[in-house]
Parts: sequence; C-alpha cells; structure tokens
Amino acid sequence: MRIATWNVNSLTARLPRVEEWLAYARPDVLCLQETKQADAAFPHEAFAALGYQTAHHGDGRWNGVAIASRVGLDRVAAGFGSAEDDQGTRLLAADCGGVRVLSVYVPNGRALDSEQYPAKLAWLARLRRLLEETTSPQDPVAVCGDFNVAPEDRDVWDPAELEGLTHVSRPERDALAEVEAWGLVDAFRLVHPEDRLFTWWDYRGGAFHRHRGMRIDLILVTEPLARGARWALIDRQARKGAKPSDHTPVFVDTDPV
DNA sequence: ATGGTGGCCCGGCCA
Repeated sequence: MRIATWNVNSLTARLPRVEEWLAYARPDVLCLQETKQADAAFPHEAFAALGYQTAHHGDGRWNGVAIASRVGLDRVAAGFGSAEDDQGTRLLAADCGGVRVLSVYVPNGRALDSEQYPAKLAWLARLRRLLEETTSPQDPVAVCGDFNVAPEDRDVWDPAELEGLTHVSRPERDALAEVEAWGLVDAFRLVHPEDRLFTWWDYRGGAFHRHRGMRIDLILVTEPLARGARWALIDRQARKGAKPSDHTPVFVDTDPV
C-alpha cells in the first residue's frame, strides 16, 4: 500500500500537476493540504476519472485538506468534532484499505512572538488528544501532512541560519514529539537516515536550486505500518517544471503487519 | 533597492 502526502498550495492552481503525479506515482492513498477550496469547488470528478474516491474539508480561501483513495474511503470525519474546536479546516480522517488515515495541515505559527505560535503548539496537543480519543497505536494509523515543523537539524539546510525562527524551535519539536509519543514513528526515516532531504523549498531566491529547504511534510505511522515499511521517497520531480507547489510529495510503501 | 515568489483575488494577507 502506497501512502502519500502533498501540500499542493491551491488545488485549483495545481490540479494538472496532481493529475500528472497520480498517473505515474499511483499512490493508493494521497493526503492533500492547502487545497484553498470550498467543499463545493472540490474536483471530485477529476479524481474519480483516475480511479480515486475523495473527501474534502475546506471553507474556501485558506487551508483545506483532502484524502484521495483507490482502496476505499469510509468513516470520513472532518475536523476535531466541534465547531469551536475546528477553526481552519485543517484535519480530515478516513478509513482507507484497513488503515485509519489522517490528513493534517498544522498551523504555520508565523514567528516565535506571534499569537499564532502558541496556537500551533495547542493544535498539535489537540491532535494528540484526538488520536487518544478516536483510535489506538495498536491499529494501523497513518497521520500524514504538512506539520510545519522540521523534526531535527538534519531536516533543514542550515540549522545556524534558522536559529530563532519558527519550524525548528524546541517547543515546536517537543510538541511534535508528544504527538509521536502516542505511538507513531516517522516512516520516511525508517528507510532514509540521510541528512538534508527536503519536502519544501521557498519560492523565493532560487531556494530549490540552491537546495535550501526543509523536511516538514511527514507520514507518521503506528507500529503495524512501521513494521511493514519497505520503501519511501520524496519525489523532487514534482517540484520542478511549470507551476509547481512549493512542497513536493512524499510517500511510503507499507502494509499492516 | 528594507526587496525576494506565488497563491488567494485586486489591496493586502498568508505562507
């Protein structure tokens, strides 16, 4: 089972690139973030034409998450379960081929002194509570998405240059570690221990060609999926060419063991 | 040159 995640930075702008990628990568499940669409605008038919069922949770201009699956899509759950608890349409869950899949778009945080920064930490804590409330680390669970946190120094181009900035701060990394401590491991790292393998590069300043990026898009899996992990890849091809997202997809090949 | 790029959609926010 191939499980993928991709922050597409507007599905309206990116649909041709997503269709192209689905046709050659053929993931069984693709989690999308930053669709920037309302539910009524989501292009379910384009995915259906490629053999994928889809679910979307978005309210228009900002954020928006989706799951596309060709191995079933059941028990779809949008958000954290209550309106006041679900500001921003950043979470969607579904059962796909025997795996509980979550597509998550963690708040950016903006800066360490921003009011958005503690909100980011709180969002990650709320994600852990949702996992505790709705599933078990003994079950096959994949939490996929843009975490807006680079887990370790080997996940950024230059730790010294990022000192004092968001995505690498100790509290953010601790908050991510608390989610993982529920019973998740970073599936990409089961296969690739190398440093400086990135999933996001700023559009500005030729960052992609200068290899100035971060690995902030993660597939976190429970033990049954970790045991079955055989292969993982960050597909840099999708960051090249015409009208790319600033993120590129990552996938893991695994089956529950 | 106190910027840069690209998405939303048209002035400014967001990443």
